[in-house]
Amino acid sequence: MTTIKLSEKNKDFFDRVYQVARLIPYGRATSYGAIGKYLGSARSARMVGWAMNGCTQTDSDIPAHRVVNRLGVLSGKNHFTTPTLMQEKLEAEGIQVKDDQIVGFKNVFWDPEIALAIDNC
DNA sequence: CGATTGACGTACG
DNA sequence: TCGTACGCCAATC
Repeated sequence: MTTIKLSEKNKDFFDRVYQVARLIPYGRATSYGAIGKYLGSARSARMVGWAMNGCTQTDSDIPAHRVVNRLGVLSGKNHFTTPTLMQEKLEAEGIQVKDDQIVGFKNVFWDPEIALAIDNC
């Protein structure tokens, strides 16, 4: 029974996470909840982070270092190649990081809904 | 196969 | 206003 691929269907959710994360502009950052909320599941922020897990290890075009929690804290820095790699990358883009936390996070916050301009009305 | 954890966030008391 | 509980769903033990 384990032959059933549970990821077959929900892969759609993961795929969207990658798509959105890949759209994060330079020098900007977003949160897991923002992405999950944009996908329609504000409470699945955990899945967003879990999805990102495949980004760092595969070194995809997805800037996982630009994705932080709602507080702007580098929650997943510990999962990068090096715990400091995330902070280093953010600082390299002009984002100030203090105590594993983005300085003026709201200033660099990138909302997928706004960026994608979902405003057909 | 069952129980627990986990890169979070919201809801409720 | 602050603290605790729950939900999300998949991966791991």
